[in-house]
Amino acid sequence: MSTTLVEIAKQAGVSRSTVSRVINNHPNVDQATRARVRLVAESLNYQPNIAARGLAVGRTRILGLAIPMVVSALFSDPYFPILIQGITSMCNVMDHSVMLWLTEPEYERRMVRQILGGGMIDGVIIASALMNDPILDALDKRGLPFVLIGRHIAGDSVSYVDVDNKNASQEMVAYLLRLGNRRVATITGPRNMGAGLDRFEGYTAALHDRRIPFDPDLVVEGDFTEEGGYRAMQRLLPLGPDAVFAASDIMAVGAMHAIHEAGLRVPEDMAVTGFDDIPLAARTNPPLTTVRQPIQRLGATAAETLIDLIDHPGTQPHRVLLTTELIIRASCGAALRR
Amino acid sequence: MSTTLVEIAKQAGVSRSTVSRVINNHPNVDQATRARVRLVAESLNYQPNIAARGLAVGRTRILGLAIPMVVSALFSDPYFPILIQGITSMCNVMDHSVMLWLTEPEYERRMVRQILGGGMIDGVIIASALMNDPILDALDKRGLPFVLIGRHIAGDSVSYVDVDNKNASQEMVAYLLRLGNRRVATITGPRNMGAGLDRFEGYTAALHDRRIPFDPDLVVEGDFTEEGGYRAMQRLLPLGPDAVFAASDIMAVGAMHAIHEAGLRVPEDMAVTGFDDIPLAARTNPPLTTVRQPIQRLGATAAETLIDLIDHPGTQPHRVLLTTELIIRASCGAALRR
DNA sequence: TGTTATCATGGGAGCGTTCCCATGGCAAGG
DNA sequence: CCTTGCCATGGGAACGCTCCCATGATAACA
Repeated sequence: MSTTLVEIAKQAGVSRSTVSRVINNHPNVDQATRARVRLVAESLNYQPNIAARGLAVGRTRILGLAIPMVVSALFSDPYFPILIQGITSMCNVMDHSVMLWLTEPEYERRMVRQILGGGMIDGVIIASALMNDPILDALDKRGLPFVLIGRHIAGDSVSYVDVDNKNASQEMVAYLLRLGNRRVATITGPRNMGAGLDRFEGYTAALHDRRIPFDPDLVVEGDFTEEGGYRAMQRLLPLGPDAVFAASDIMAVGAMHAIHEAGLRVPEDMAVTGFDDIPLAARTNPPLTTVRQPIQRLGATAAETLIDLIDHPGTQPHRVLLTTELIIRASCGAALRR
Repeated sequence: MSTTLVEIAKQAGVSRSTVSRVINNHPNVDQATRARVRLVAESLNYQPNIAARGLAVGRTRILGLAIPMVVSALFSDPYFPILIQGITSMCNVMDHSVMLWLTEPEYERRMVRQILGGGMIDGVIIASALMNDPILDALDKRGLPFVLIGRHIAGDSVSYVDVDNKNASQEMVAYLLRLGNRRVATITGPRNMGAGLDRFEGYTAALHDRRIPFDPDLVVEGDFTEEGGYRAMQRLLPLGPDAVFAASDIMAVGAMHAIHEAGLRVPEDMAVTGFDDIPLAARTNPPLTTVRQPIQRLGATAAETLIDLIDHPGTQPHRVLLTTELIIRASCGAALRR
């Protein structure tokens, strides 16, 4: 099995404590001793036992990452993989590890207990929590540090990392209006998710700015899947919008399918814009105008924030908004105007 | 913080040991005592400390999952999310947890040590290991149970779960040939990955079966990304193939872009087939003929196999091949023949 | 009724760490 | 030369749990 501290100690001719000091870079160890211990540890390929250390010190350097499986978009949208990559990347830098939970409803109870009670993780990142997710209360009561990815309705008391969804959407829709579109429809995300809600609010705000009456028929709720975007667009087509703002690229792709299937052209007959700027967005036909959000940085920042929260307990909740960028491509018809 | 065994013991008026017996469902505990302890534990929301248990019993019920980040396809291909979902799903059923490592080259050394030495995980699933991945030797030497997803060249000594890539590809290409195509090209995966190699071998085997001479010019190596498929197809187009077998759906999508861009039609001018049957495959234009592999079951089986290996140390390596299914859609021109 | 087996329960030891305190050596200062 | 204090080092205790053995009570049997 694994080598232990005592083994190293024996071979280096020192005590357990001294080895521990060397491993943890404590001062007050003789240079020669330090070198000798290092050598032995290296040669035996020593690696401290995380469980034991965790027990002793009450800190495991493991972060939990919980992704609600109700987000069925997990499969079709590269959002989550990129997010995960950002998180693990930062964890590597900060010398932490990641424990992953995809919370299926039927195991939710068990998982919540495990996450909260196991004493295995120092804190947890919750990706795309629903507004009313019961885990949030439990987390709060338990005192376990946590960070949300995506704003929460109880915004002030919890830490979260998000992009400025409302503002970005508002800009996107304002841009569509400036291009001369009159009937701008939207395919929203689920309204019980922060991103879904905020992007929708950006849409209404943009209309309001221009004194354009809000038409509820031009709003269809999607679910962040391509299929959902496709079906939503089918419902919108008979109403004759001249532009549609989809709350995610993958839904925009679905919408474009529906539009093409109806024999219409993008952007000549219908401008389409998305949100996320996933890699695919640059390669659709026509390429998709969208909002770029720094997904990877979002994950990295969440991890960084959580670690900071763990290191400094009792500080104020951290609220971070990352900026987005409008990516103008052909699908919105910007080129046609020239 | 978290409640401990002793706390429960105190409140229930029994000893630490008895509580432990109740929690672990050992026999030889009085019914009444058992009930009383259960009640107290429930009311205090007790959850055993995994680190402590792991220390004591030498088993954490945590599985490691390592995905090499060199697989850049992680971002565009839903393969990994679905795989992960299969793994976590089975872990839920089997009451295990998952620790995730996306192994970036620059942290490889640290990670390998952590995975091997930490004593934190009972075993590890390696997804899409490269043929010569150094971690495999280390794993073997260390004696930590592990399961590969994707066949390894040292096939007999290690456990793996895979689909029968060679056979499936052979069938797919044989089908293309039966449809009357004469110059069938292929876009392979990286040749240092099992899936890349096996699917290519299936291609050559199918040609061989039909006594069709192998033309190395009709083989271009891709990297399992859409971009890679696109570029590979651009290189193939001047050679005038009448069909192309891409080793993944996402590369097939890229290839179709290149074909359309060149003003050719699928399947009239060029038959295209993929591999994986990702959700997108049914919704491309035209819908993609492909090989369905049970990605989720692949992950679930890997987890199940690993847990079995952990439970019964010293048994033979497990080698599992899951079956695939040919999904005939429009992109191969099957309909044209009627 | 005496002997033995069975069962419910308690307490010690140990898993591999870290932290704290004790110890002894040695240099600095008076 | 003696005191003070720093520094390198060692060992005990604790983290929360499981396992093993001991104990006493009760049941089973002769």
